[in-house]
Amino acid sequence: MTSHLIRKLEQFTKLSSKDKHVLDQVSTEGLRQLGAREDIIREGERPQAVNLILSGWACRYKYLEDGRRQIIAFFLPGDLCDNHVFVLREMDHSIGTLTPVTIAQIPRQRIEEVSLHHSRITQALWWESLVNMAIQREWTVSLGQRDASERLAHLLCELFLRLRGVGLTDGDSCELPVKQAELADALGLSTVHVNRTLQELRAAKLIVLKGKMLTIPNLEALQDVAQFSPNYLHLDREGRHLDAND
Amino acid sequence: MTSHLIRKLEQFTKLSSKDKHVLDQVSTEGLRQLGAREDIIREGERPQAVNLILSGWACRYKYLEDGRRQIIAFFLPGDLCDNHVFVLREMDHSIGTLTPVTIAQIPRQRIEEVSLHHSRITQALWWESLVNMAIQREWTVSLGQRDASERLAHLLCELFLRLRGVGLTDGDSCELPVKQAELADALGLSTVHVNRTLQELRAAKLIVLKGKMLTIPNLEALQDVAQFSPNYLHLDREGRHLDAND
DNA sequence: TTGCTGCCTTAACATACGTTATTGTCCCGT
DNA sequence: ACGGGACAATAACGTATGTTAAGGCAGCAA
Repeated sequence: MTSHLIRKLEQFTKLSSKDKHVLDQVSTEGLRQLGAREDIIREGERPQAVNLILSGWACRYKYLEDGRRQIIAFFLPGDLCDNHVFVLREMDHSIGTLTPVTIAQIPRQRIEEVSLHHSRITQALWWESLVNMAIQREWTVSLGQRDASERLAHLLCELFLRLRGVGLTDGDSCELPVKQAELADALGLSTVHVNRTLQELRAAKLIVLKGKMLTIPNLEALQDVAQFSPNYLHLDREGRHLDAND
Repeated sequence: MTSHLIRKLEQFTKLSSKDKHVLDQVSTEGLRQLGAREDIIREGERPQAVNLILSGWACRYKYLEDGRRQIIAFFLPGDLCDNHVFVLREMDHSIGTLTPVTIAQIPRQRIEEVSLHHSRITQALWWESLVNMAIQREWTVSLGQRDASERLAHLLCELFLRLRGVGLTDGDSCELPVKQAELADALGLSTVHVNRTLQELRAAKLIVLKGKMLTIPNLEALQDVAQFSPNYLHLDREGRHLDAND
């Protein structure tokens, strides 16, 4: 079940079987199960461990005093919530589930141990951190410059590619287990306008969305309307990383 | 002249004189001077070094194909542009100056050397990375949920506090050496609307802005209109960090 | 079956913000 | 002292998106 994390990291670098074993190990300890719409950790609390999502979807979010909410990031299976957070004294935002979720809570000490002895994993975790930062930056670009349909299309492309990276797509389809209200909170739009925009993408045959199942019949076309360029996901593995002994 | 970086890091932890010496050292090598509105590094290029801003303002930005531009982050004196970028093969965005700038280019090897031998610096650099990520998240919140005046007020609060953290404020004033067009690109607004919104804040006596000089007569009041909470800057230094030998 | 309840859909209307355009002001070079 | 260029300030008008409200459909409990 770490397989998602391993699969993700192997987009960046080849891991030795020892590396994989360590990762498997880490993700069987400290298991925690949550239902849908529960908080994993809340703003103001002290971060104790790094949370690894084994299954289900979660999100980072923040409320303003008057109740407006922004979803700041989506967490998918294989995602780590904030490597090294424990440097900070308290959380400045909350993390909550969107669906039922299983996580592995990796204690600080365990992380330090691993990064001391497994430089390839350390390197790969750096890569995953940097990609997450790039995703956050791209959200800034979307919210600042893209209009509703571009923004929605962009998000769907991002999620699809991230899911494909951990083996959770099936051809041109994947699950999208979130409500329109949650999409709205992530996109900085109203639910009404998210609905309108979904209809628009449907009418243009760019997406098929029935229940929780999303199909993107022509990914290139969807990328085009979003001005989506996958470079920021840094999925190009280089030759220089292929020398692990397996 | 590293003093800005040192001063910033000391908001998080006390540094030994040895630590400070190392940081001073690092920031006198690889100096580079740039004029206003020049690029430090461009999207697509391979990152070679970590850039430390010694003086002047810069920004991270990204253009869409059709010419829209989003400023993703501001860099102030004492800021490091992307510790560990060199894990990635190419830049997914550009970094450019807003004013004349002096930077120190710190080669990869130097960073690794320092973080190997000076754990307190390593720790402090982690803190600075995490704060930068928090700032990026807060921009997501602003762009997604805050209206024009809240957004502008929030940005001004952020910049003022960051400048204060590196000793670049004078009472309730600081420099704001950016054009309204640049504020617009950062805030996801048009220049016309930025202008309107500045007038609004001026009329409400929340800011005084003459030339490149910003004064915030009542920081609390400005924070209130922005729903600004400084917790995300993580400026609360803890007792546990006070044990360095100086 | 019935009737909730949660979510999606659609419509009519309101508004914050964008666009285009003009004028004003300061600074700098000659 | 003059003219040009860059930037700031305003005005008139257009539009993307928000708000409020109502109806529809599926799933679930009794």
